[in-house]
Amino acid sequence: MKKVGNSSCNDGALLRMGLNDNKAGMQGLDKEKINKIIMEATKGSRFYENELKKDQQVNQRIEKMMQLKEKITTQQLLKAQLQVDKLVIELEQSRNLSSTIVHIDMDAFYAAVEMRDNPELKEKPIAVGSMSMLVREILTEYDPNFMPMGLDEAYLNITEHLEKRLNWPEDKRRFFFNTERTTEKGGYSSSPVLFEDNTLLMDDHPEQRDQSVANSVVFGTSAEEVVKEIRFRIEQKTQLTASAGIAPNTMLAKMCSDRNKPNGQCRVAPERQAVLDFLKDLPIRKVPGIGKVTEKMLKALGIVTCSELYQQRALLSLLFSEASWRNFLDISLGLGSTHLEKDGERKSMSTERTFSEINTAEDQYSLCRELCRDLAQELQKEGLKGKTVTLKLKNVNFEVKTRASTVLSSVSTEEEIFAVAKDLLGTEIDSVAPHPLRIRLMGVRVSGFLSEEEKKYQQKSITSFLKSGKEISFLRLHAGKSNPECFTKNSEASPRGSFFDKKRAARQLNSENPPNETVGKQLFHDKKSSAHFVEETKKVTDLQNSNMCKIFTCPVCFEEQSSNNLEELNRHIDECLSGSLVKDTMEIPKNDNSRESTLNFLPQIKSENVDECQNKVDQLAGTDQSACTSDSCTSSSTEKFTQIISDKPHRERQPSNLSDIARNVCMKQCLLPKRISEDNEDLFEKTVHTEETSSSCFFEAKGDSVLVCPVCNSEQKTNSLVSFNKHVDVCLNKGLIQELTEKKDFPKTYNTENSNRVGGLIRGQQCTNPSQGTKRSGLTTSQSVSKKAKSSNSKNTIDMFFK
DNA sequence: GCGGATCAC
DNA sequence: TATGGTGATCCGC
Repeated sequence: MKKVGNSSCNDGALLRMGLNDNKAGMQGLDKEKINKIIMEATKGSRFYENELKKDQQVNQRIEKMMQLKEKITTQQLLKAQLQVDKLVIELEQSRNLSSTIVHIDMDAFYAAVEMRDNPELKEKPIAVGSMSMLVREILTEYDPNFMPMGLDEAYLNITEHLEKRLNWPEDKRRFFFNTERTTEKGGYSSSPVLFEDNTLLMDDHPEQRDQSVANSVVFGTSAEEVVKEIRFRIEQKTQLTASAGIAPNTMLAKMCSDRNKPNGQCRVAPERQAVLDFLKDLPIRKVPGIGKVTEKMLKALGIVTCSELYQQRALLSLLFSEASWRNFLDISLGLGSTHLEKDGERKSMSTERTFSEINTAEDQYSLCRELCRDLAQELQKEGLKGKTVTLKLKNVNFEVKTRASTVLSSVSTEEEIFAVAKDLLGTEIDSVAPHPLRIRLMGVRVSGFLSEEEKKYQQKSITSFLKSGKEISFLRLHAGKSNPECFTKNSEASPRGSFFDKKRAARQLNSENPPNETVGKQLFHDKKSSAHFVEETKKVTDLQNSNMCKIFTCPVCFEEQSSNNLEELNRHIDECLSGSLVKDTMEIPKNDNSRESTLNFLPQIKSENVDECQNKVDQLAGTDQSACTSDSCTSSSTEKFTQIISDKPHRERQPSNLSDIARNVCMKQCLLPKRISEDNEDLFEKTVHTEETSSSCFFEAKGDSVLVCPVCNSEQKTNSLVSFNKHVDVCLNKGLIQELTEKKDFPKTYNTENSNRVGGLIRGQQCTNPSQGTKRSGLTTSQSVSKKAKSSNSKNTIDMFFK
């Protein structure tokens, strides 16, 4: 009785694997083939091992349950019996047999569609679609509120239809065979048997087929007839057969539709005894909601059929949770929903993808962003914003992990979702460091949607304003863990790279691993920086984001400064600025305060400009300032920002209208407008081109409007800060090139140099992970990954073939 | 609220 | 044979 743990299962697995090895060895294949086979076997076993593991977990649950069962006394059981039976009486009293529920189930839907869609049949005019299409076209006539369940199933409540139908004349219940299809297109001559009782019409009067009446069928008024009619019409419409169940509630209807599959129907009469008879020997596994695990657990208790479920009701009430045993009781009594509840509001939305192993943080972050992008798109289609972001990961051993984070303000855009997801991902990457995180699936989910009521209170935020067409990237403060901004970015906005971007990218090539870093970490860094570098040189990025790490990176020497001491940081930066590296190539604009010059070089907004900028943006966005509430999150992160980049004495900050965005990222991040790309030029001009210039305009525009490039020292004949910035960037790039070439071969083109340096690393990467060979372009969407998975599948197929 | 797990389709 | 993607729910913590 107690022998639940199943060791023979494990033996079986080992046997299987051993056999594979034997096979491989005996065929004397060359090394490559053997390796492939081993790979396959390992892959298979990983999955299988995980299945075994899960199975063992279930066994443990069963073990626990059985131990609990052993402790149950007769007394307890009797008491439970009394209580449960009291409930049974109540349930019986509330039993409702007055509804007629129909469950329609398309037979072998996918296979059938595929068959039907094969080239040979392709020319046929067939309306294929989901149940919701048959909604519209057929099912609504029987129940305007019918409930589609996926593509191939639907519930209908035909109670009302039956009443009306009683008075219908025959003509209203007459339906015609679709002869058009068979005659006009010629191909579809052999009409399949539609249902059991149509032989009379089909066989006895073939000569009258073309006459309309003979070419039709009249259905009766009973529930069975209605369902036959529905199935008839579905088949005429789609050429696909359907099975159906008729019963007083949804659960019974569903189980019933399964009984005469395929192309059949079945009814449970609306009588208590009929219901109980139907259930008597029905395996519990047939019950919707009882899956593999529950089946196994109940089987351990000797419960296989629904009547046994009823017999053991007292015991079950002691072993399972209230919700569970109550459900069991409903099942065993044949009780279920007698009306079709309208689909409630969606509770979550997610997207996930399976792929061949991805083990570099770089790829993982960019995949994560891609998922966020896809998800954001879908969310916005439905106008949904959620407060909880969940990251799902499945490692190469098929172990699934979910990590969730709930933020104070709801998220819906790619940036907002990614801001949360990337942290979750970063934590997971860090948690296995120095080993790489080896995953085969990643998913992102958003849940905790705002109710309609809550949506009303959503103030029009800078986010929505910007999202309406003018996307600006923002600076972020985030914890000093793996920094996704170092290698992922919003690839759609592709602005040009600034000096700092490129400088950082270049620096990363040589950087940053202390000698004691492990091999794994080293690998990771190399990859991230190499790939990053490639992208950096091509597009403008949001890399400045990463300047806001708690681990502060000096924008001049690009060394990480872990100190939070502002004085120290600024001193360091000043030293750098006055040092050799920069002073040779550029003139530092001097203000009355050297600190100010430091700030001017940061690709960030000066703290005192934040509100100014923000106000202007808000004004443009028509933001209701009064609706803006002070938010501790906002102000605290803003304070951090202030402390890091400015030595201004801390002042009490007015609650600014950063509110929405800042709340979105909650305490972890602070979002501020960053350097604005050309794409946003007009916005830029409107919002920041003022006498109090933001440092997002790289260098200050002087009052006299004469712009002098601090690099080449020449006057620039432009009033546009954007144009000016372009020029400065170009100048700075020259400096970078010089540095990269170690001041040799200055004329050497940037790209050439670049590709030389990156090439080796990329090759190294490909060596490590061949599947990563083709890089996604920024615009590539899910398909690319799907393709990846597919190609690996086809590889497997080929391997199988060679086996 | 989080994370693992189960289930359906 | 190996094992997808999306959404919901439950349970224990």
